[in-house]
Order: sequence, then C-alpha cells, then structure tokens
Amino acid sequence: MANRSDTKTRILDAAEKLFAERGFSETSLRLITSKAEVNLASVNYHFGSKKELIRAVLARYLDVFMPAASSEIVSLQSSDKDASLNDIFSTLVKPLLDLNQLRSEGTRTFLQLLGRGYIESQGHLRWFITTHYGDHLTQFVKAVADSAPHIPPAEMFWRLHFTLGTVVFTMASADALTEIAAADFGEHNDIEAVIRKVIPYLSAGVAVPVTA
Amino acid sequence: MANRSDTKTRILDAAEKLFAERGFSETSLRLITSKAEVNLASVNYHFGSKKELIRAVLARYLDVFMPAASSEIVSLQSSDKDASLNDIFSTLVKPLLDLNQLRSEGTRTFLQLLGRGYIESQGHLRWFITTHYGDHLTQFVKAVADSAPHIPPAEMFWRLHFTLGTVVFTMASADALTEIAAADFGEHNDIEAVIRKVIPYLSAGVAVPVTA
DNA sequence: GTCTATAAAGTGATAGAC
DNA sequence: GTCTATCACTTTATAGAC
Repeated sequence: MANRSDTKTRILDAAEKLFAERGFSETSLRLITSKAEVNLASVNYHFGSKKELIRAVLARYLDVFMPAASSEIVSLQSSDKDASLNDIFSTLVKPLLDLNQLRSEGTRTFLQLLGRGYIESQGHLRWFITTHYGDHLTQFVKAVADSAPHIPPAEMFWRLHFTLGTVVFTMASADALTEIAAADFGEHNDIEAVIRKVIPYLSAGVAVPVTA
Repeated sequence: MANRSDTKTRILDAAEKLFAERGFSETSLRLITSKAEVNLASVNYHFGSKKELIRAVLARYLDVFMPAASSEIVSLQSSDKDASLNDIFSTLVKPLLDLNQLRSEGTRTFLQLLGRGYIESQGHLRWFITTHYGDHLTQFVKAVADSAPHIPPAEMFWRLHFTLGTVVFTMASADALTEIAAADFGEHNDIEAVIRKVIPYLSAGVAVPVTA
C-alpha cells in the first residue's frame, strides 16, 4: 500500500476536512468516501453510523488537546499562584498550535469542528464532549474563575460561552478574514497571529466588572 | 377565513420560527407547510424556492430593524458627540426589543436567524445582507470607530468580527444556554437579559488597549 | 390560488458475494 | 475488509386538474 494510509484513517482525514468546511449535516457519506477514495459501505463497517463517525473525528483531536491543555494549566498554577486571565488563555496557545504538528491545518480544523459541534448539535455532541472531557473542562473553568474572583459563577458561565463563540466564529471565518485584512490593511496574519489578537479581547470581556 | 391570515404570511410565520429553532437546512418545506397548515406546493407558488423563502424571512426583519438602528445612531451622535462604546451598542437595544411588538418573540427570532444566516450561509445570505443593507453597516462601523479612536483601523476590523462572532454564536445557542443557566444557577433569562449581559463584554473587548 | 400526484435526485444504511 | 447493488426513505420542485 506504500503511501496510502489505511481505510479508517483515510475516512477520518477526509471527514474532518469536510465537516470543518461545510458542517456535519451538509456533508454526505458519499462525499466523504469519494474524497477519501474508499467504498461507501466502509464507513458503516468501520464506524457503524455517521453519528459515530462524527464523534470519532472529534475524539481524535480532543484526546490530544484536552490532556495537553490540562497539564499546561496545572504547571502554570504551580509556578504562579496569581496567574492573570491573559496568562490562563495564553496557556492554551501551545496545545492549540501543537495540533498543527498532528495534522496539517490541525489547529484551525479542530476549532472549526468544535464550533460546528456546539452550533449544529442535535444534542449528542454536547453530551459526548461534556461526559468524556468534563473533568478537563471543569478544571479549566475553575482556573479562569480563580483568576477573576470578582465575577459570580452564573455571570462567568455566560462570559465563557461568549468567549467560546468569539473563538469558534473567528476560526470558522479565519480564511476570509485574513484575506480581507491583507487586502484592506496590508496585514499578513497566520493562525497564531489571529489567536494572539483575540486573547486580549477575550480577557477584557471576561474580566470586565459586572454592572449593577 | 376570519382569523386566519393569508397563505403567504402563514408560511413566513411558520418558517421563521422553525428556521430560528433548527437552522435552515434542518427545516424542510414539508415541516413548514404542515405547521402553517397550508399546501406544500404553495411555498413554490409564493416564493419560488426555499432559498428565496429564507431571504424573505430575513428581509421582513431587516427592513424594520436596519432603518430603526440607523436612526437611533444618528440621533445619539447628534445629542452626544462623545458617546461611549457602551452607548453605541446600547443604542441597538431598543430597535432590537421593538421587534417583539412586530411579532411575538421577534427579538429572539431575529437574532437567531441572523446567527444561523452567518454560520450556515452557503454564501447567498452574506451576500444578500451586505448588498441590501451595506450602507447601514458602514454607518454603524464608523460610529464604533469614532468612539474608540485609540484602536487602529486594522485592529478594529478584527475586533468587530470578534464581536460579530460573540453575538451570532450566543444567539444561535441562546435557547440551550438559557436552559442550562436555569438548571445550573436558577437564573431565568429572557432575550433582553442576554443582550444586556453581552454588551459590557463586547464593549470591554473592543476598547481594550492594543498590546505591543 | 390551492390542490393531488409525482418526478428527479438525494440520503443513510445494509445484505450478500468475493 | 471491500465491493456491488439496492432498500427505504426524504428532500425540493413542478405539472396539471380544479
């Protein structure tokens, strides 16, 4: 087979690209298998259903990203008891960018998939993420809450979802936005530059005092 | 026919509710016409295609909201030469809430539709909005830029798109989020409460000093 | 303008040969 | 494990009677 990966991997590779670009329900199994150059029936042989394929695509990223993010946060907390919000968010940059070594365009693909998962969700994806990676999420939320103790938990819930929205929308539109920024302002940004632009925005929004 | 509206309106009313709840491609014409209690073929008779129905649904709101928002901003600028970002964003609250008088749940429906439109967009909706309402958008961008003159234009471009992402994602997920907030924190938020929560977050992020 | 009936094309999934 | 062929179903859209 030489440089041809196995069928299961070929399906996952083609599927994640198409899911990220077009969304889950806009991507048919026929499109996936034709891009992957495998037989239509092999999806059901290897994954059982489209739903389970979607979960497998997400799991392949989450299984790498979540532990890496957790360990970065633990090490930040042990070295700096009073880390700022900016520090906490910046901690995620390395685990995110490392996904580019896992696969080409890995960072952007992952963030786009996450966004699609939260928006399109017929329920099963939110459930899948929170039951399989709930501990990591809880740890992250706690780290953020500790570094912004003036924000009540209910308000923090909203602000973290505002933050999630900012990130996933920006990443989903990253191509178009960098293109416009280059044409209109002569700026040339890669994905890391965009991430570094968004962090101060997020930190300011999360930490802004609650108005009475 | 008594209290039964005409077919065209019944279709629009049923469609906007379903589109906002489930997204455009997850909502079939069969579902719309059965909820509207009209014949399946009437959609094509009155609107020509599903795509044009989607545009008609959005236009019914945009034609009301955009001029109202514009005139609020003009009157703010003439009464207060140094309006804050918070003032600018808050200016949109009244035109948004007035949509509730247009139709029941109008505000939430409109914002959710806008979110779906930007996320799901197969291109035709972004195009439709910018070509039909571009002047209003330009005016709004200028008002924001004037009230945060310390932000360079290129940076403002990014921050306004971060802002768009926050709003669009939040509104598309608003139902799920208010449900979780009710379950986990005993909070009961309507759409106005969510809007008033997000404005300080947006203002802080847009105005935060640029780091070197 | 509204209806029935149906065309034409797509979908996920599966049985069964190899 | 991979293939062909096909099932059972859904989708948008339309022709033609009323």
